[in-house]
Amino acid sequence: MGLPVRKNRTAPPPPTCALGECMNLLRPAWAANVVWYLGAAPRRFGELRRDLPSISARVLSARLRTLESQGVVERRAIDTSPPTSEYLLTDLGRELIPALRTIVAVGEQLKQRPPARPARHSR
Amino acid sequence: MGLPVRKNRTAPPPPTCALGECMNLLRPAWAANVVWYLGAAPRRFGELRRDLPSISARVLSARLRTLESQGVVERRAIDTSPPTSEYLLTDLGRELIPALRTIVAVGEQLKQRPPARPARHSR
DNA sequence: CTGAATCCAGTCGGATACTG
DNA sequence: CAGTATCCGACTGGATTCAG
Repeated sequence: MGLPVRKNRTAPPPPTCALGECMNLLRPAWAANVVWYLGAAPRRFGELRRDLPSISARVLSARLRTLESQGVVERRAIDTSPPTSEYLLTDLGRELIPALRTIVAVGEQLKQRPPARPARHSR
Repeated sequence: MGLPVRKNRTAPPPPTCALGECMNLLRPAWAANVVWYLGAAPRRFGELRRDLPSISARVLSARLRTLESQGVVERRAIDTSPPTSEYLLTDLGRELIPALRTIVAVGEQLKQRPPARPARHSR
């Protein structure tokens, strides 16, 4: 995972900047959406599946585990019958919400823009 | 491009939310970095290549064209000899900078965190 | 319900070579 | 310098199946 790395690099690897660190978390499909929905309220696995109608269980599971391992999401096993679990953002994870809010705002404008022209050069 | 779409969906497609719209722009490799560097100052193609030491010309070119087509980046041909060009953020593109700043802040903390444990469940 | 495992098609992006 | 074209391996993520 992570930014693709050149194999035949003749120069030392670039100083992995902090922007890439965090984008690596948000890049995979649905990752940002999962954080976004967890920002609204703690949620269980099945709830997230309904929030994100077309996500597959495999991917949701993978996202949650990665986000958890990075300290963005916390999982709480609830000892009921049958056993359930819920996920919530950590303090670190909550820091992402304002950023995502801004990104949503840009997204809104993108949706209302004239259809994107191809933008070719020097033809 | 865009979020993967299920083929065998029995329910109507989810309302493509604005978060996904914008993340689609930032998701491809180096895209956020390109915006970030352009936020600091207008830059030429070659300058960006030096800013992002391990990006390939092919990918940089592709990112710039996509960002331009979406109205986030503007290209200005400078009629010198030899002809050069420079890229800069549009007003819309500049809206992303505060968001990226927040993301960088989270990235800083991620770098200083204890090494991510695998996080497997119910073993 | 909450996941994990397997399979596999489609995409992404690096390497390389070439043009104006 | 500022890109574009082609080739191709690696990775992503959907579908499906199975388990606790």
